[in-house]
Amino acid sequence: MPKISEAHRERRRGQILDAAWRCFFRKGVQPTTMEDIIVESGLSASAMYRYFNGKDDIILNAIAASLQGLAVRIEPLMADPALDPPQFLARLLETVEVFAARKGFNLLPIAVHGWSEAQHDEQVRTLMATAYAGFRRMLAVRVQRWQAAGLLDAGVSPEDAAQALQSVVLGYIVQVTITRDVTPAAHARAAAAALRRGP
Amino acid sequence: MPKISEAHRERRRGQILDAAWRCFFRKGVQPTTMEDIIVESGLSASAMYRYFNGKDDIILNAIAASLQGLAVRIEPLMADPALDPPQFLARLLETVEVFAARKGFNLLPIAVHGWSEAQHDEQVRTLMATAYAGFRRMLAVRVQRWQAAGLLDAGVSPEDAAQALQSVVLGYIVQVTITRDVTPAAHARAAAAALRRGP
Amino acid sequence: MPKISEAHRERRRGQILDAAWRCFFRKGVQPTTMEDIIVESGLSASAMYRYFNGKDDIILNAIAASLQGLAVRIEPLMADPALDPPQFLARLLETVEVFAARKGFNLLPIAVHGWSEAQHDEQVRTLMATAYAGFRRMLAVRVQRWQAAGLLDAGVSPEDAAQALQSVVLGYIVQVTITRDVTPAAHARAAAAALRRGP
Amino acid sequence: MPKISEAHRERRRGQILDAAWRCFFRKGVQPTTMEDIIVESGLSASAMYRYFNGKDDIILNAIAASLQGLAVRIEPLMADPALDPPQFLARLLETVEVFAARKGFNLLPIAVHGWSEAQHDEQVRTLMATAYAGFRRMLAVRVQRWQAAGLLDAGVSPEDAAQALQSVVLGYIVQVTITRDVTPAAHARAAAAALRRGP
DNA sequence: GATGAATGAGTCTTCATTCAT
DNA sequence: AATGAATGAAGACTCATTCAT
Repeated sequence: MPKISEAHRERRRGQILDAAWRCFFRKGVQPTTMEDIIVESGLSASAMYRYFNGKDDIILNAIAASLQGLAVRIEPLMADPALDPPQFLARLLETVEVFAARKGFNLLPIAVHGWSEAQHDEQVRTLMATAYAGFRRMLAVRVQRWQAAGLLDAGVSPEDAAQALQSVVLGYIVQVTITRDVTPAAHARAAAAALRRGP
Repeated sequence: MPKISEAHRERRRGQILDAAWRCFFRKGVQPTTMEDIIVESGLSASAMYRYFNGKDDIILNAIAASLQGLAVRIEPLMADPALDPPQFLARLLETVEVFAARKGFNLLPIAVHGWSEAQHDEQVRTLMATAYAGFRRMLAVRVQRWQAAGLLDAGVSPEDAAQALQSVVLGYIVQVTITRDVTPAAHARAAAAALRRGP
Repeated sequence: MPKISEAHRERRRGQILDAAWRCFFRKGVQPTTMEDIIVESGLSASAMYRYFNGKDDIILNAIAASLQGLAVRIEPLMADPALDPPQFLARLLETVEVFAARKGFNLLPIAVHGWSEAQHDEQVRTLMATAYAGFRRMLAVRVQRWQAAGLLDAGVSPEDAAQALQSVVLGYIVQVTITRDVTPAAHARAAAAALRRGP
Repeated sequence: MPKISEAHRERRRGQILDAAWRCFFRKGVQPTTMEDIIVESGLSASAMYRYFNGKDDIILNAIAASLQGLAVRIEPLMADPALDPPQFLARLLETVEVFAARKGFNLLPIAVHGWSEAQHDEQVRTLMATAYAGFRRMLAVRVQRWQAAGLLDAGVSPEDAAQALQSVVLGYIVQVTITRDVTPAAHARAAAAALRRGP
């Protein structure tokens, strides 16, 4: 009996977060009203408050859920030993894109909203900072493997390289959502060129 | 007489935009109220509407002014022929940081808010997309110079390289405002390592 | 079977009223929510409506039960022939205090809430007015006895005296719950002095 | 110019408090909604919040204003040397009644609501406790004068007597608002009888 | 007989904007 | 040219009550 209740609870929470994502995608996080989420979710006003503590709680959980989902998608990629740096970058960006593309909305603009939220919501900031630190740790390990395999200059600190790699991924997201004219392939080609020796 | 009036007008507009920046930095763009800007600027409610068409107009102009200011700072750097790629990247990121650091606030978090606004305000998006396209054009020219000087593999399209470089800069801003633990130097070291041949 | 059911019913009703008293004491009558009473009683939402018609019904019954309980306590005192007026007043106030002091709450503040409710709930008002009229009738009888015994001026109408005595008791409750610095003893001393002839 | 603005402010605040009194009288304090006060005052929702910090602030100020008004009315009576105890009591109760009777509402039920509020709002309680302590201090002085004039037994502490007198007044208010069948005259007659020696 | 999930109407409060002075 | 008082529409959130299971 508690199992059913718990499953029910999770289903409802998912239903609400899904509605929230669609709204955030359409209008942005702050401009989205509880009314928007209520209508979109098909539930009642009070139901929202049975499953979440309020708007801030929904925002926090929506962001947490997407970061969690992304981590699940990225981890196997990080462990794949077959990819050299340019291939890896291309696959990483593609994975982000595929992960973000949902039915009726896309998580990338929502990620940008999340960064904005993080500027004045310490809880959101900590959540994102923790997730991004985790990704960077995985990237650093990856860099060490490349260095061991002779695919990357061994003179650079893996942490520095991970920092720069992470910037490429995050900056890719910014360009995808603002100028909307960047591609994983172009980034991979640039990376390949950088890693080749100049004439 | 119109000259004085015009100068007065520009002074007032600057006063309001400055107040808006401080508020945006403290509370974010959407959560900032007209009342906040009124109090911060020391002007009256009606003054806001004499010098701007409303809140959206203030947001748009605040973003436009900061992008314009950044362009002015970055252009000379783009033209400096003495810098090799890693040096250039380090100087570029440092320039962005110095430009953004203001008395009482910092423009980088506000830039992040701007990206968020751009997701559902086409006017803001166009403004930013245009500015970023301009930066990227300058980067592409720069890349061509490096290729001509043999500092960079000539086999890559300058546009692709500019795309990736821009991502590094934008991603740097994301990390600076979210994880708050990245440095221009680390990015430059990573770039230098990438451009060296692996052992 | 109906007997057990009836006993069960009364136990549940008592449980709910007890929870309601604790809530009323903590938060006041109107600010107390059904949710508060549900949690405090350990019963379910529907149980509230099985045993009472709704919130108003709970309020009414909580007040009725306390007035009924007070009557049971006061009646023997009213009949006690050994007490002269100041002694009686002291004992009356003490009895009220002892009666009101419960485990975890006190009925005096709840009485004040009841007066407030009575102002716009005619059912509550009638209930209280009836109870207070009953107390006053008992007081009038008491006054007649004192007059017969020569302890009180016979020239005053027993009803008038009962009115004033009742005011003393009710005003005592007000002061106990608001200024919180009055005592039965002080009231009794004042009464004793009034009944002595001035020099 | 500031003078006009200040006068305007006070006029508006008075207008709002007056509307609040009428609503409190009709529905009670807690059941009165901001909407009620808005409609009754003829002002807009936002105007309420320009002149008061919220509902609680209106409640507090409405109570404070009535206590202040009562003090102004009672002080001259307290100073009148011509009244003996029963006369004084009668006049005191009459003064309270006359003071409380307003066009369209009566402050006595509102006083009862105030007592109820005081039970869970420490600010309200302190306000009322302070006012009542002030009244009692005046009553104690009055009692001393009567004792000096030989109208009252000198053996009683003036504070005790003031306590009891205050109870009579407050209890009178309770009975007026609940049983609605008490009169200043009856209380005065009872007091007169008490102060006469029994036969 | 009992539960607790669900609701819709309602509550307080805020905000961008305007307009009489 | 400037003010600041005023507003209406909307925002987040709560609550007494019901009903399917």
